[in-house]
Amino acid sequence: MPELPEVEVVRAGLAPAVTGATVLGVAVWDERALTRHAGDGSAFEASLTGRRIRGAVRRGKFLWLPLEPRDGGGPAEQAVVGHLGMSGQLLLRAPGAAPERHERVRVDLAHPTHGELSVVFADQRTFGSLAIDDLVATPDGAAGGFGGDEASVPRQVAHIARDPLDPAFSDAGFRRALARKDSAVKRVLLDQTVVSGVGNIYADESLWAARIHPETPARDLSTRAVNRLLAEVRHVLDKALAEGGTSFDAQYVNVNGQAGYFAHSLNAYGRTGEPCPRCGRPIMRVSFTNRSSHFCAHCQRLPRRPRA
DNA sequence: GGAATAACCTGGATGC
DNA sequence: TGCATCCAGGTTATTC
Repeated sequence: MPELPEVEVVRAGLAPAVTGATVLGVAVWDERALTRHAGDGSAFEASLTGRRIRGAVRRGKFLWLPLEPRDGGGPAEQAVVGHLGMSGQLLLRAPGAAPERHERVRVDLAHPTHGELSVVFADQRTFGSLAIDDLVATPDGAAGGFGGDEASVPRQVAHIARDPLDPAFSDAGFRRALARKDSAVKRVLLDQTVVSGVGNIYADESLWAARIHPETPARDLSTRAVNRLLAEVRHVLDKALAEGGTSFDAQYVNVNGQAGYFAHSLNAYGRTGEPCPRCGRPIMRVSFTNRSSHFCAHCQRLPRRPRA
């Protein structure tokens, strides 16, 4: 499932292909891919055709392509915002390439050095989406996301927290947020308004590495435990990024359609019943808010709460 | 206002 | 073989 490393692999693949390119044409095959767009498919096509793309930027699991203003000068005012959802793919294809299975949108580009190419948005489960959105200034004045210099983010991404790999991410702010939450720490890790980019897979992996039970109330964690957790989140995300992301099936691929290798490095997620790589006891799987948590009940003990 | 839950969606796996 | 059911999970709207 596309989490931060997978989205970053896609962003890094798109950036050299789309930066400086001009949109020749847009084809929307399925308007369900535009659920975050204010208008219909025709409006999306009209708004994007003829525009020049300035780059590819990412915050957490959102990525966007800032668009040059129609008059050509000044900071970008709009961007194409993308979210891959559960099964979205952004693929680079030659002009006129055969339609992909589950293709929803195709954008034809002319690049000054690479020539013509197409960006295909394919999505099996249609949880992903594309939209054209206004850019708004970041409250802290720092760059909006990874891969761009401009201090702006799409309006629909403004409520999303920075991710742990962002230089402007506030460790102190993260500690304060956890100290205020009585929810399970895993739920807080998945809350994109607290910390972005972490999904079910990397939440389970980070908690396993930090030896923290996923249902530990966030506010019960010591400062040392929170720091350890944050360090493990960063380590897991960095390692997954280096290995090209996690692919269990054809759901996640890079812009060239290739799978990542991090699934081979997982210690807890998807390893129900297998021995914990640390202690040898079986990895447990429990139901957790309509999904699953994987952890080692021996290494990740649920601390007793002090009596009130 | 914070926290929890349902709904959205498709296709593979499983059971009968 | 065919059909029904379950499961995967990111985000958001709704409910408590």
